[in-house]
Amino acid sequence: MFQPVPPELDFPKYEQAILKKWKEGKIFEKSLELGDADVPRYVFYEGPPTANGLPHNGHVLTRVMKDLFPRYHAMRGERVLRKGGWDTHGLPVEVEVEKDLRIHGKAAIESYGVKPFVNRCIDSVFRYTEEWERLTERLAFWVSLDDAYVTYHKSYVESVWWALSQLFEKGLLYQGHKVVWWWPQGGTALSAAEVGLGYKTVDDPSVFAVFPLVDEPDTGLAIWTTTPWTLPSNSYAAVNHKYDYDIVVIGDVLEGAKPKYEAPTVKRLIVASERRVALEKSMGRELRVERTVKGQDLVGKRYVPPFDFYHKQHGDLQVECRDGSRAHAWWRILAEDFVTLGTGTGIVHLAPAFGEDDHKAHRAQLANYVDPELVELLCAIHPDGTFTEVAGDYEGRWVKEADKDLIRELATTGHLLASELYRHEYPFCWRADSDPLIQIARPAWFIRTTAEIEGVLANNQSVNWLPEHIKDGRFGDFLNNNVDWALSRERYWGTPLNVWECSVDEEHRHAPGSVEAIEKLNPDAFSHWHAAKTAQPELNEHLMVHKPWIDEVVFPCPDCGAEMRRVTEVIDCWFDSGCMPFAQWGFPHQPGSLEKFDEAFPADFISEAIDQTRGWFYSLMMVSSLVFDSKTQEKLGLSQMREHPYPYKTCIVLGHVCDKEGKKESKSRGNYTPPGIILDEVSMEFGVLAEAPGVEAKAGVAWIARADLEGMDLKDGATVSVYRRGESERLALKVQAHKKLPRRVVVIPDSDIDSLGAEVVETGIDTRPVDVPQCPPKQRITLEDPATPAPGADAFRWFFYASSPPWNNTRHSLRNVRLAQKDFQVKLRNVYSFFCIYANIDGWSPADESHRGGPVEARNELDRWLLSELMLTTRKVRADLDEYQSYDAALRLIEFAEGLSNWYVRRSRTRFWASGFEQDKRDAYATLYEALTTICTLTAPFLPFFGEEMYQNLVVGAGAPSAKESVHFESFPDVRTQLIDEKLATEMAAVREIVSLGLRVRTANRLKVRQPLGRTDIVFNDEELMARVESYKPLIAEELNVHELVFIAREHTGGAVSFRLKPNFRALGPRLGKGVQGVKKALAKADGAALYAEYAKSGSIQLDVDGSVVELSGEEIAVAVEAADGFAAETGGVGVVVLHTTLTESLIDEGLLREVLSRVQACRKDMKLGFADRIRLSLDGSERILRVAGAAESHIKRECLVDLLTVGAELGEQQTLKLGEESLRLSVEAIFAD
RNA sequence: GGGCCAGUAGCUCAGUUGGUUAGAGCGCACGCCUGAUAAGCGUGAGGUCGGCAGUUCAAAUCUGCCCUGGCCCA
Repeated sequence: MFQPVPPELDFPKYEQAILKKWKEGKIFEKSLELGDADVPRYVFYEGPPTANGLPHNGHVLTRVMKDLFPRYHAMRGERVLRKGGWDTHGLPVEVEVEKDLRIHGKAAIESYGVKPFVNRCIDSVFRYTEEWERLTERLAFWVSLDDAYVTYHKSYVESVWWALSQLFEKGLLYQGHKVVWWWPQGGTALSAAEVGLGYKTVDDPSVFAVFPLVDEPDTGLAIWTTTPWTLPSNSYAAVNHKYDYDIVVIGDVLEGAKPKYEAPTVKRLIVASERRVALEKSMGRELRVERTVKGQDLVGKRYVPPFDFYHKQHGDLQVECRDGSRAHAWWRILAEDFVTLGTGTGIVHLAPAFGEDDHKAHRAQLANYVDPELVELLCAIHPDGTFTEVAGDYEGRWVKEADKDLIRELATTGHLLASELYRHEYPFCWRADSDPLIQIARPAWFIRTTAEIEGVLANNQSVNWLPEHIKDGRFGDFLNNNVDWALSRERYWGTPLNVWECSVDEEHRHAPGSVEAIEKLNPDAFSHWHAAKTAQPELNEHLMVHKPWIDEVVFPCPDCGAEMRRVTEVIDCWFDSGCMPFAQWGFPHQPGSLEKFDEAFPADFISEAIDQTRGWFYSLMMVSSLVFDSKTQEKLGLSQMREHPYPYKTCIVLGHVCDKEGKKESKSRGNYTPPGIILDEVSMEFGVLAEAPGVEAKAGVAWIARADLEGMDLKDGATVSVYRRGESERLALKVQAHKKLPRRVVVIPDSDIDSLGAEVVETGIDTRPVDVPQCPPKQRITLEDPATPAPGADAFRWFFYASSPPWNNTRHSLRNVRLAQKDFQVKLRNVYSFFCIYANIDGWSPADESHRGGPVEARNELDRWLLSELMLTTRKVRADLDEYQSYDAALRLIEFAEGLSNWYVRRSRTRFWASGFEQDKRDAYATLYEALTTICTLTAPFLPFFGEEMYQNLVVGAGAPSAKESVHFESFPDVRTQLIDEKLATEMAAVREIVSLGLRVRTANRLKVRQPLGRTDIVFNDEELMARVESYKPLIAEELNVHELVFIAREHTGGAVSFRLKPNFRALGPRLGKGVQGVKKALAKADGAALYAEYAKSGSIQLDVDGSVVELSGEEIAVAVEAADGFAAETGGVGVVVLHTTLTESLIDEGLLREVLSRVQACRKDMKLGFADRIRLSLDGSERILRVAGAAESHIKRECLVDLLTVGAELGEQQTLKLGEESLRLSVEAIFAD
């Protein structure tokens, strides 16, 4: 016996039961041990998530994709590595702790104390671990969390150190400057994300100034800036070599203009031709073009900066270049691509200390010099935002405040062309929003990635990127524009940079790769740590290698013996994650780590969202490329040399999860649905309101925003269960959308608020969606859909596999998830349920020898067709999964489920309810059973729960001899090519088309399928196909409910069809070119029948096209038959289906009988009788009914499981029905077995 | 502002090296079926292929510009 499939669709419930079973049976753990030690490895790397934020739908997508392929490969018999991992370092952790402590800024952290601060960081890292683990388990993402790597662990940190010391030894680690967004008052740099939070629209001074040329003091460069305070630190001017520049003479004041300033001391200006008019307008003076030059011609010219603080000292400094020439260090014109014509003058003032582009240009100059050290970075500003002593009178003044005076000085020295206010977006500190941020160059450590970029480019080329455009698009572009990796961060919580500097000569540097290496230099290096740990045993052991404890580690300089101290910085946490291929094993320090690394490098497969392109995808590739060059590989003693690609072979780049409007889900916008609404129950939390502007509470009604209503996939007026989390009181209210309500608030009557023990939310109508979970518990209530269970984890997974390719952005909503589920899982489940019902009725068992199906070649067409489709599906799904094309695989599975349900089961039903146990019935069971068991294995990597459920019932529970403990221990179905019959597939497709055409004719002519017809003609386009479909005649006749079916080749047709000849453009186009249009017209005008006759006779036709004769061969034309007017007929690709619609009296009788049977069956259904229950039936009615029913008594008894039939007498409760002209009275009584 | 991706029916997506009536599923409408039944099936209506130019005998497909959304970077 099979377990009957429950009628209600409560997938979360079934999935929980399976989760329990897996846990009890240790199924996941066992799956890791499957296969012998020498089977092929399949390596998956887990991109570590951070557990100090809550998981969202985007994480569901990643987990789901990461799970599919390892499952597939495990079922292919490979040993799959699925080690979990957690990313634990970095600014976000610090920010969270700052929030908790209600402090902000480095000064505040220092005064709070770095030790307790870092202690809190390490505690906060796993704040939401429980939620993450729950989600991971709930989605059936099989990953080993027990031995997950953790980036702050000592062994991990030491691996990172090892990598850095390798880079240090190779000369790839160096100190330089990096331009950052800086908060001067707070003394800290801000991350890009923080900067993005603080943009405000402000009016800044916008200044046009002039830089006179050295060689032509009468001529000056017109430049433009919105940060006058950077002018004292000016180092270069930049033009774009492609643009035209005008040399203009400063003329008279323009009519109506009133220039604020005197004309400058220079007579001529240089300005980009396209910006001349704008400058003219700003200056209010005529600028007459004297001549025009290319930007390229200006490059190299020297100028005098407007402030001479640096110039008076260094004005003539020259340096030696690598090519042997000499160059002036500063104040000359460069060519830079970032110079644009959107604003300004087309000439940009560069202050490398205060701009990213400026600094990049500066570094490019330095790279030309023999001794770059000779050229310092000009910076007249302290990190606190005040001028240094270099700036003379300005010393000590705050930059923004000094702007006015600087402008005034420019005016008095004749350097000012114009000044005005400029409105733009400018970033401010997001915590102290009156403090503007400035860009400033800070000392920083870099990895010289540019030195090895060629190798990385080659590595990239060999990666299998999905989608492919990432390779030469986003990722390739990023690599092509590679700049050195700014590694260091002036923060607290991160892997400490393992560079120690000598206190006597800071050129003496050392980068030890482990604690052991440090202790070799100084056995007592960590004694302070051990003392601290003894005094405070609860200190996390891993803090040993973290700030501030690590800062106290000193050792003697190997070069001179003086004391060495560590630099203060920590490193970019992206470098941590980039080290995971080896750091996850603690390689090379941990015992056994070499073997483990050797076995799992590189990864076969990784996958993350597209924003990781410059994140993890980059850091992984860069770190491995730099660390594991062939020399190093040799030294390490790996079992074999790794060629590109490494550290990953295939990378699926995922799109983002958006709402159903295609907008990115965001918590603040409130268009965010927590995963629970899909996985567990359809419910949402709301802030409580008793009224809102324009919204009055109404008894029995809960008003919410339409977006929320749709978010829960509810219709207006649906009943919802309303309650407070954790309280038992529940109300049933009708939910209604209200236009005037924002998301995540609900308006209910006061009385309901009282009975729930709730209260109105403090923040009222302004409550933001993101605030609701933080509101006091009494101020929020939950609305739950009590009628419809959530779709569950399999549905969520399937949605991501089947709704679009994973690299597309996904439009996610409960409704869309349900639709996708209905399309496949529910359809499949119905078939599965159908099978269980009848197999149980018949007692069919896969373990019973006598129930076996016959040889496949002896089974009927439907069986052979289904098994062939099954194998074609298996073949396609395997090929797709091998190529990581999950979406294509899902589409093929859907197609199979469709054919299985819509065609195979529908056409085979009578075979299952035939009496007895003939071979045909055994074949039907065997075929359907085989299809279901194969499909459940095929589906298992996609729908691990449902696959398991079917498997447990159909295979394990039924005692099938080869049953495994779990479907996930099965091997992925093989393609049995002998079952594939492509011809059969074409034939069946033709049959299905013919049936479809026939039904279309019936619909068009209002002929119910229940009414039998006498005859149907089918005119075939293809005579060969006609012959092959001959054997399906009974099937077609039954499906169309006609007595006689006549197949006709198109040559022998009568008047019901006409012929149409069309050009085959693909063949004709190349031969005739323009002529094809003429042929098209001529063919359309010509007499189809005559042309066809000619074609049928000679295989080609002569066509008169505008007076000349064109010969068209058979390949150059396509012939089709079409239904002629006036016939009940429809046309399709196979040909034409013609129905003979005349109804004879006996046909009408037959139709009536089927009506009667139908009504009786409807009665059985109304009475909720079981499929095998017997009944007592009496029929009465008009004369014709009595005659028809009387003549078919035994037929009725058999079809409707009637034990006692009375025609023409009344019995018990009866109902009267109208059947067209006729009337029918019937009564049905169940007969219960004693 | 720059780069990349996407834009095809109400929704989700297909659409081969350009080939002439642009497809599928869902939803919707109408109908069918009634031994899978809070299921199943059929038919139909829905499209200026984001817009505008261009190349071509022929453009959803190739080119250019623009618009919208997403991401990354300024």
